[in-house]
Amino acid sequence: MLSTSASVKLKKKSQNNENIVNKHSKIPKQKSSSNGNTSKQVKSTNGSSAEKKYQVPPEIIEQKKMLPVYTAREALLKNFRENSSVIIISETGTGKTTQIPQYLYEDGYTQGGMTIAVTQPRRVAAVSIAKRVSQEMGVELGEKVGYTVRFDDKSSQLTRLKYLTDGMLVREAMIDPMLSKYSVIMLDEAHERTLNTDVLFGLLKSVQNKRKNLVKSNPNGKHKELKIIVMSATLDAELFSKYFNNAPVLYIEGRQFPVQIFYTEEVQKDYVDAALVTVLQIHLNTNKEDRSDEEQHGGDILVFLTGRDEIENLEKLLLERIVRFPSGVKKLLVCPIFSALPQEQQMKVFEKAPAGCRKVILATNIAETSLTINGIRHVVDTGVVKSKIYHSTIGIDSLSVIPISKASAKQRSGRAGREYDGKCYRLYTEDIFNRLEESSIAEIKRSNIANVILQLKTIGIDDVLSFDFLERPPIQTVKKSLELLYCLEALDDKGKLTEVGKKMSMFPLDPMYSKTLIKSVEFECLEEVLIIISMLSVESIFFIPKDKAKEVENIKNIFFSPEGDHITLLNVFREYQKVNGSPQWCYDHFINIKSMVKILNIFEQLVKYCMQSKMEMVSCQSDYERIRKCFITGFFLNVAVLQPDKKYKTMADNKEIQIHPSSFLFNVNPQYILFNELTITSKAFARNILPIEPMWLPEVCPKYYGRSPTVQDKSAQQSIKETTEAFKSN
DNA sequence: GAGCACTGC
Repeated sequence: MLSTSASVKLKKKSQNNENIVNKHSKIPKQKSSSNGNTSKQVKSTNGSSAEKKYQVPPEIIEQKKMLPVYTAREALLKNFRENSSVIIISETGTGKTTQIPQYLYEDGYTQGGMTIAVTQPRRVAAVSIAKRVSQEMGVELGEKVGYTVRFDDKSSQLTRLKYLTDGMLVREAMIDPMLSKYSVIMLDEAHERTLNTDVLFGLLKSVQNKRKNLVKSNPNGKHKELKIIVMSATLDAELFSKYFNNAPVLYIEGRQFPVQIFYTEEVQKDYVDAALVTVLQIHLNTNKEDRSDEEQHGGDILVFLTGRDEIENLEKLLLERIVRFPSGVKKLLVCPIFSALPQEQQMKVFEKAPAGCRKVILATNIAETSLTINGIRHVVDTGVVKSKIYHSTIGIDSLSVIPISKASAKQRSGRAGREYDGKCYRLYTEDIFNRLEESSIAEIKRSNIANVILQLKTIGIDDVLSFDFLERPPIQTVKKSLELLYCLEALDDKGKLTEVGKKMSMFPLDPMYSKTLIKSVEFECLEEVLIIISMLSVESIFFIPKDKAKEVENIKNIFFSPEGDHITLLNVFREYQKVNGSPQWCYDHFINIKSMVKILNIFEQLVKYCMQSKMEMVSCQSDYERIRKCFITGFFLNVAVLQPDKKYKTMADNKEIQIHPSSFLFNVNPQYILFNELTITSKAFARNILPIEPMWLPEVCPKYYGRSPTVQDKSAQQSIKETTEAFKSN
């Protein structure tokens, strides 16, 4: 099936490889392995005899030497020896993530039982890289090489190279603030600037300092110095280097195929329509040739859009055109992909298109970093993304379509050049590109950070306002989070962590949820609250195809409870348990199996933490009033009152909001509601609605709600305002 | 009558 020109290219590459192989195969075998591979490593360990070792296949040893990072090995190690922090800039395909930890291991950084940690923003990456490295080192996964991600821990006392998600390392810091078992910590994909990576920047810098001082005052003590390695794909080297006391910056060249970039000549008003035209142009233009040329025909098309709606619209438009293709023109197979799409439908994008057919993949940002699809040679980039932004002044998230950054545009185009050279069609002008921001706004600057602050306080960082962030979150956001934590009694009036706060921080939940959970013991409904919170931790439990809206109404009625979305979700979980998680039952009820599995995992984990906190597992049976009251303990600031125009006003600050159409209570309009989250899209929408009785407020929350909170009575607002003002001035 | 991008603990 391979065409001539493609095979030439392939051949070129393999010739290249052969050269390198030849060069190295001249080195006598023993010398090659004493160069730091396999046999030496196995001998040099003083691990237990139970440790399993395998012969590393020679092709793996050869592959390792062909990676671009291999030529930089000595230079890297020299820099690591001479500096306590090093920044590495490298594109994809250098092998840095798999190789550098091994080099460090070979250079003795794990002596004395120390461990090297490598963080990843995503679970799958941590797991798959650890698997690969264990193969390369010929060891059993979970022994010398391991990984730790939520719900899955393959590491042990023996583990010397540990791959973990950035969030997991933050958790470890909550238990051991000095991270004393690690000699080296590598932050991979640092350019992505996830919330947790940013927290780690600050934490590690402070830990490095503290450990340095400890070593100085007691060179033979138990503490050793900490080495920090930051790995990034883009050129924000300056920012990182400066932050880590002018750490040296090393560049490793990657192996990407060239991608030709095209811009539109004019600004596109309707980018979905522009995408439609571009896809058809790509397809028809590369379809005219008679020869079955991989270069001409082959290569699937990847289109970046902002959400499900756009994807389904474009899918429809394409399908209309495809049926009208003249005979002789290849068919197009349209594959939508976005996170909420059920797993089995997602898998379609990974299948090879049938003969005489080309795939066009319509994706959200999920295809930018989270998953890699083979066979892409054409990328269509609309230049926009849907992004969540926290507005600290009003304390609400908004979800809106915004222009991408240059870094993001580069990442998208790179998706066309993974296996061959490719083409990227940017549906905006070059001038617009030039005016894009260099990189996207870091998550820490556009998120609610109440949870981060709770974590920092637990680690022992009390003065959050002067914490050395790589980039500071807005001061308003910090203040708002401190206020919230104070309202939830996680902090006392001096800003110190309370006992409740300590307990809250142990749960992998936002503070309002962890407070509710802790309080549920008093309300004798821990079991139900655990289930509900697990359900609320997962999005898109239902996946409803557009044409099934009518059927869905009937299905929803099966679970519906007038006592609120929370109780309805509890009913779903109970029914799911009754049928033993039957996939057919899920399918018949439009329930996403993957979501339910995740909910079960979360539920089990929360139960485990509750046991550790010695919380009594109590159930309220069908006395749901207890649950509704209990949620007030965490969400008393999220209460709203019905207005004559069917809209709602929040009691805390008189914001006008509406019930989101996804709520089971949409159109029911109870007088008083409690909601879990508020997001502005076209309007301010409240999601997950629980009807409550007004007299419960002073009963459950006397501190904030006076004796009779009515719409006219401003006392609740007043008291919330006064208390937070008093806290602010402290 | 209107809509949830993505990830992590």
